[in-house]
Amino acid sequence: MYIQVEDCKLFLKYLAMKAPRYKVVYEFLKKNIITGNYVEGHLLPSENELCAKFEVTRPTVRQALNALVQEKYIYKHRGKGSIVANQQRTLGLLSFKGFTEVLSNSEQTIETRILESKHLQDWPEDFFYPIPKNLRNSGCYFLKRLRCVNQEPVMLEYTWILDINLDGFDAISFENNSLFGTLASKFHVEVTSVDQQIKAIQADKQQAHMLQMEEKSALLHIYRKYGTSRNDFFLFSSLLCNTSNYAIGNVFS
Amino acid sequence: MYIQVEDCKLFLKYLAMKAPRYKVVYEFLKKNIITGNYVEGHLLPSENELCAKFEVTRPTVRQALNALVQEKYIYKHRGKGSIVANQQRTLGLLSFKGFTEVLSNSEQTIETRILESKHLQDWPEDFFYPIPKNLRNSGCYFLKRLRCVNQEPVMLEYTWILDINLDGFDAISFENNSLFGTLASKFHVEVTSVDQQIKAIQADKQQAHMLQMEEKSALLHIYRKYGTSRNDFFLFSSLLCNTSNYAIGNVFS
DNA sequence: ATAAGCAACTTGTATATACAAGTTGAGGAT
DNA sequence: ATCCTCAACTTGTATATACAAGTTGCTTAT
Repeated sequence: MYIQVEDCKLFLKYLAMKAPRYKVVYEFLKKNIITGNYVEGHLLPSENELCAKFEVTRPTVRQALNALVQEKYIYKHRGKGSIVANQQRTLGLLSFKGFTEVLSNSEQTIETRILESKHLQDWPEDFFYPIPKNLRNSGCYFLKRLRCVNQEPVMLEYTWILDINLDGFDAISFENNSLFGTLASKFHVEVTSVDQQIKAIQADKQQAHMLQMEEKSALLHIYRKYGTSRNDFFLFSSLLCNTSNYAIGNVFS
Repeated sequence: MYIQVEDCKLFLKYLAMKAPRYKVVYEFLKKNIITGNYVEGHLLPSENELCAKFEVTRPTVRQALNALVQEKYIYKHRGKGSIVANQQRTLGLLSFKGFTEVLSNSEQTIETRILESKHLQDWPEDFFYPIPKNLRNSGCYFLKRLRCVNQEPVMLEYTWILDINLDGFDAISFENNSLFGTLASKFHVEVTSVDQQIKAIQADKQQAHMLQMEEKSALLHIYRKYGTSRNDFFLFSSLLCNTSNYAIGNVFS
């Protein structure tokens, strides 16, 4: 029932980066859950064992574990320990992580097709989120992608990125990289929040064609405003999901 | 910008109940956010101020604040403070709270119509969530409700409650009370988690009729398993939402 | 008038210690 | 063989202290 801790390479990697210690522990544990080293339903090492292993105090370990609890990787049981939760086999898009990051953890074959490369344009007239006048003048970058799981188109994604003249932003294409990941690594901008609304709509002719379903089929429409670590920088997205074979789901506790 | 702390009655109430101190702080702050004493977009008292006010240490205050952050009542900004988040004008059902509790905070007129009163039955054969054999024999209570906002039917809700012979459970009707609230107050059972999946489906004849929409219109179908403070007690629900006028939404950060 | 520096404040991270409540398994009694 | 007790373990709650990083407003220099 007790699983041996393996592979400290990630541990050392993050130490070198001077990450907060609780994040080192968190990433290590998360990685081992995702790779299957920690088996669903089984106990993680106890808090005290992790303290000894990572040479940190218990509140630090607890902060790491609480982050895993929040993301539903584990649940805790007083007196027993921390147990690896069952992993969901869904797109899990109710969290604010971008599509690439969520699915990079899954065993499914994913593909992103760029339907319209990032280009500068005006804000749409009837935009789903009110754009203040002062931001409207800046224009926005627009990006249109089709997301496929196991060669099946499951999501049409429209993305609007406020244009705030980030150095070098014009030259980034996002063809091979995650939008959120690129913002973080190249521009040091983290996506920190999402405000989202969900509706069920009927697929119009174009949407049905792109998602290979019948016209007027039911689509999940998720529209989002992402906040970032910069107060002057927002992104918006409109996601149209074919949920015939892939539900959208998560766990709250 | 700085809001005065008011009304310590709730504070004293929970102290009398010997609740964990962080929960006292949490409930106090939450209540004041919900009632509007702490205004959206404005700062809460700082952590140190709250420490002085409640005579607790900072980690205790932080635990309360972190719970509020998790539930999106506030967000935190290093150097600035804790800010009351914008409250959503939607059904907000992506959290695990029951319908009654969510909407009790809103200005809209809500109504629940009981379509089928709670009654004991067998588990459905094709249930959306696998019911283990040993639980199957217990049977379940079934409840069917129609939720209306401003007289408009917006949600069909089917609820299945595992029958574990809770004393007095038979006699409870839920006609005028929240299911979750009743479980908490009468049976000391808290709903602690939800595992949910969302799809878009086409309304069949019955669903369309109940929700006053055209057959084959797009419906949001949310199906959930609720975990509770008792390891042997679960509830399930299937929600069919007409999102024409009321989106489902929330904020993550 | 504007910019820079800095003190006082804010939240974020971390160590250290202590006690409470729940779990588990071993040992002893029946 | 079964049941009870209890020690050793688990996580939950809390205090106390310290330093780091970001924010804000005031003061001083240009």
